[in-house]
Amino acid sequence: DLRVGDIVVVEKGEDVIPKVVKAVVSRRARGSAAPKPYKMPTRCPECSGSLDRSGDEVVWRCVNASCPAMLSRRLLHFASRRAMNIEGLGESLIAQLIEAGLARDFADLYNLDVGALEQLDRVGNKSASNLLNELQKSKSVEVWRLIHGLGIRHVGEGVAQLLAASFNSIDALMDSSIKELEAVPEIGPIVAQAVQRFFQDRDNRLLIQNLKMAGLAFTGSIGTSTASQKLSGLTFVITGALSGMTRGEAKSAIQKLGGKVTTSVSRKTSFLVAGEEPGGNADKARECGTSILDEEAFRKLLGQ
DNA sequence: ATACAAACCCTGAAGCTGGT
DNA sequence: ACCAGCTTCAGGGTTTGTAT
Repeated sequence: DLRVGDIVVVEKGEDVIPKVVKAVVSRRARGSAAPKPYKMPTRCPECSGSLDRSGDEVVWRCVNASCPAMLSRRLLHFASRRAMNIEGLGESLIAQLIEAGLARDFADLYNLDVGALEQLDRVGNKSASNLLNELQKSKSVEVWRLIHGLGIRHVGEGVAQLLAASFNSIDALMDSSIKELEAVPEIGPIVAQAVQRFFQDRDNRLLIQNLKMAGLAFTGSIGTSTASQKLSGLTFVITGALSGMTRGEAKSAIQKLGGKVTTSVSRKTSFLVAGEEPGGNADKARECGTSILDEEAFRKLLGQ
């Protein structure tokens, strides 16, 4: 039986049974009486594939490689701003591309053309050419974005950057041993195993091959910039909205100067950069005695 | 007007590290 | 070997911006 708090997901996110889980979540949000238990499915309702639960996790995953629900979430993640940064490729467009058989994996995206795109709902000439332009741009993004976009378990933005910085090429990463992976700081046995498993899979290796053929550059390392490293050793957390820049821009500005950016305040945090309407991190910062910078002070620190 | 996508915050789960 | 503290990952909800 599925109860409140139980989560049923496929790779990188989406619920295998979105409707049921959403119902559970909204009941919890409304704080209403005890929800009635739902029957736990034994097959993925989207594709009837097998479900897998590893270890003690209350998390089930569809293990069917061609499950459309999984494919949809993987494509969405691949295109997202923090991965390949393909603007304009969202949920509904992806659903249509899968439906039309135009996107069976990441590499297929690079074979799209204006004609095919214009056949889709709510896609005109403008959005079609915008998207093609974005896809073209994404061919030369930094390697870590691709590593992140692949959707390997436990490999998000941060770990992808570590991996890109530690291995010279995607080929070196693909052929790395568990030992080599664990030698990277902050990577332990579980993450190392997830990475190795992914790259040992035949289909995944083929996918990388296809992406290379589609014209992805796989170059541009994380950027050991020649700029000064004056923030080296300092840890920042950004909260609230900044007026002159997005949080992403603020983050990369800090990283360029050798600083580290994390998401929650602890005693190890050097500075909290607080914009408009800061969240709970601001309270935590006062508690921990962390120095708080407003946007103006932050810009001064950056030397802007 | 409507549909879709982006940006943002918050939060829970789980992995990693270092101290005991 | 175990635990505490810290960090990352990733989902949910809301608000804002843009194309049809």
